Amino acid sequence: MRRSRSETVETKKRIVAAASGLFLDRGLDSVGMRDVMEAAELTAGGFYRHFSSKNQLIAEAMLFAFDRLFAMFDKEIRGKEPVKALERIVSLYLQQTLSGRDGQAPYLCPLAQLGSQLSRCAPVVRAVAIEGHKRLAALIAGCLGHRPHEKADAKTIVSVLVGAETLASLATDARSASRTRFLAKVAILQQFSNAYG
Amino acid sequence: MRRSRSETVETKKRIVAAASGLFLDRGLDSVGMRDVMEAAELTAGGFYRHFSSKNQLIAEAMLFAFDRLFAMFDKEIRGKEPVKALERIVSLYLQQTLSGRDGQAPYLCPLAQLGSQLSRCAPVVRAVAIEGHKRLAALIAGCLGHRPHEKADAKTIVSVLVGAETLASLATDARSASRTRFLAKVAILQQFSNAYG
DNA sequence: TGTACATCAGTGAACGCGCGTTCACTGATGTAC
DNA sequence: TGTACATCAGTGAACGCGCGTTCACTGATGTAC
Repeated sequence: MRRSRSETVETKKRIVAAASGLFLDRGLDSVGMRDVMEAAELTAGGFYRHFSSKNQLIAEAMLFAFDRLFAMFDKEIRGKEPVKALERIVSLYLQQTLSGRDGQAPYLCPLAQLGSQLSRCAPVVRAVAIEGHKRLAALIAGCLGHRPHEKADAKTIVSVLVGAETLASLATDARSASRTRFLAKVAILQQFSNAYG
Repeated sequence: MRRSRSETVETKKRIVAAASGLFLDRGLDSVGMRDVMEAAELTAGGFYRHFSSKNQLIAEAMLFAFDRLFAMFDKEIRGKEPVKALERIVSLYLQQTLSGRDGQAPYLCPLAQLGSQLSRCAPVVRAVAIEGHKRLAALIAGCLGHRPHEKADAKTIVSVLVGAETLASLATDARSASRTRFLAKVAILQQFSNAYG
């Protein structure tokens, strides 16, 4: 039966949020529309009232994930001086599997969780991923203040973060995973902050 | 009709090589058994004379890809002094899409091309990926010579390489992709060799 | 404000399709004597 | 070395399954007067 306009908006948000969590957790191909709709407490058929295709859902789910991640980062670094902000972001980024506190979903980054899969997605999805990459680089460049090559340095830091998190989630051994994360963190902070070295 | 023992061995190698190329190029899920067998100039049904499942093929194809990649690295750095060897490996790794010369298939690294997908694979596949990660770290540690934290430094370099290559292949703009690669290369060599800085 | 009708969010079954895998079959290879 | 038979690599059709998507239908919401 027909729903009110506000209910409809809420339903769509619920689908996107559910899809975001499932896709980041299990990958894009092994999550079906029925899984997503069930997680949003709906049945399969209603999906196409809100989205034109699975690809469009993926794009919106990735955007949702980035927005949620950056909102969390913004909140966490608000009022902090640049060096401390960088430290905080690096720590949080390299804690993705643990970062869901108080019953919230973990703050997973599409670039690390889906990385190479995103390169093979439809243009609409890829565009969101590229934008997310730019936003992450800009956020980190902001923490480096005004130094000679702050944008270049920020891009390198993003590569380390994404690479380390990807490789950490590959490890089956928890110790090896946290060592990969720890080494990345130390390498970044040693070079770009004055809190180490 | 039955084939000779040597033909059978050659056939299996052909399947693995074909699968390796297809998987690295298009991802694990969008390449079907029929695609692989067709690329190996066979029909679908014969597959299970050589492999117990698609997962087993993926594992062998990934191992093939790593072996081929490291054989190429070994050949390229043979006789070179450590610093030059590091430079060469970094350059070659960050050139994956271009590195197929003389009509050969490009030398793609599973960690960069499939990254996060490998974490969600069957244990047999994941184990091969983890082993590949270790081999890459060991190869690079060897180029760093005997310095205080050569193994830790090597692991950081691997994270940069994998992250940068993943993000570079995400870019739709060729200039942005090569900038990502270039920055990673400079960052690594500036810090770990005396050829820059 | 009340009534009549059009709209459309959501249901649940169904569609065609391609997937991984199986199977009966063919005929050359390998083995036993 | 030659013959008879068992083996098995490869074929190509078929299997069941789950996928993304479509559709007729329901009934509450929104709109027009």
